[in-house]
Amino acid sequence: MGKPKLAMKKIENKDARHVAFSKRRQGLIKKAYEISTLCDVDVALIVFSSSGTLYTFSGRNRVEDVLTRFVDLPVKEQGPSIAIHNKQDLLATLANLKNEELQANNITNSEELITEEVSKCQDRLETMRRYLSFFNKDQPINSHLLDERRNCINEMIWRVRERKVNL
Amino acid sequence: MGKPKLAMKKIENKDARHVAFSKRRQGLIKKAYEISTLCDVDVALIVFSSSGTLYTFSGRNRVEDVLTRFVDLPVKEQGPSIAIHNKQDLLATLANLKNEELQANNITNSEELITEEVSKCQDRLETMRRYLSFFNKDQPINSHLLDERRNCINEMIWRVRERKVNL
DNA sequence: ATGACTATCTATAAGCT
DNA sequence: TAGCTTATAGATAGTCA
Repeated sequence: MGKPKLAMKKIENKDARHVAFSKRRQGLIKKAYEISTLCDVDVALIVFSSSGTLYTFSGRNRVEDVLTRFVDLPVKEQGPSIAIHNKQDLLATLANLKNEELQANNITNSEELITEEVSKCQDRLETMRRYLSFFNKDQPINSHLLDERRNCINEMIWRVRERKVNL
Repeated sequence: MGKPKLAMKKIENKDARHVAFSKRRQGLIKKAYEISTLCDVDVALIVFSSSGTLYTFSGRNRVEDVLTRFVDLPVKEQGPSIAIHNKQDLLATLANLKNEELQANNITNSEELITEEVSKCQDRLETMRRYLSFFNKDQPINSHLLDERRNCINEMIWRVRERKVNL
């Protein structure tokens, strides 16, 4: 009875898996509701059951609004100043910027322009980092990152063991 | 001490709200990870912090794939209060997101795909970094990177803890 | 599937450092 | 700013109806 510790892997028994899905889906949506209410943030949650049934939740705004916000973030950018998809675009944008600088007589305006652009790029950098860290999480990745991560994990395992011994 | 019952409304104290967001975000992502693993289902979770920072999670498949699956559903099945109005835009953008990875090479398996994606994102990151440093050599990129690394480590710590509990 | 029950496990608000 | 601890509220696996 009660709740034994559950191994974090797919529940093989079909019935048990479906019951768990039903319960945990409710719990997950409740948690999503709570964080969006308590912390006043946008949340969109999409869950497909194994049979393909869709369950969604969003707080504050509708799901599609949050998705649009998400989709717009990494690639599209409203406003004429930037549209960076790859190096070539970036270089072109950079060249345009420099031209604008050279053509402009008013230094202050150029600085404002650059400041704004830098700010936008920083936002994208942050998004990229999140995106990268997401893919780094559970997926096979290139060997350099793998090595770095393995070292990190080994170090922590060592520390946890040490701590465990201390207890 | 302990945990008094919390009113289900926006936490007015800013610091407390941010702390709650940070904690609950981790908890929510963990729950999403658990249901996707235990029940073997597609989950996509998108959270925007109040400052606009994006956090995402998805199990099994990538966020874009789950979103595409969602957007591509017949309107009837998208749920009661949901209707994608700019479906074409969303699909096109999601396809672009995917094509960016597929374009470069003939990618056949998911491992290659992910490796390619990571490498591409890293490429962009590096370009962005250079771009930023070109305009602004003293940007606090290091502290941002530190933050990212800390997040990564925190994530691994709870996994190691979980693993420790299993032993 | 859906709904209690209940024993445990988990999440987390405050407090503390 | 940030962790770490602690005590309690909340989530849930197994079970039965």
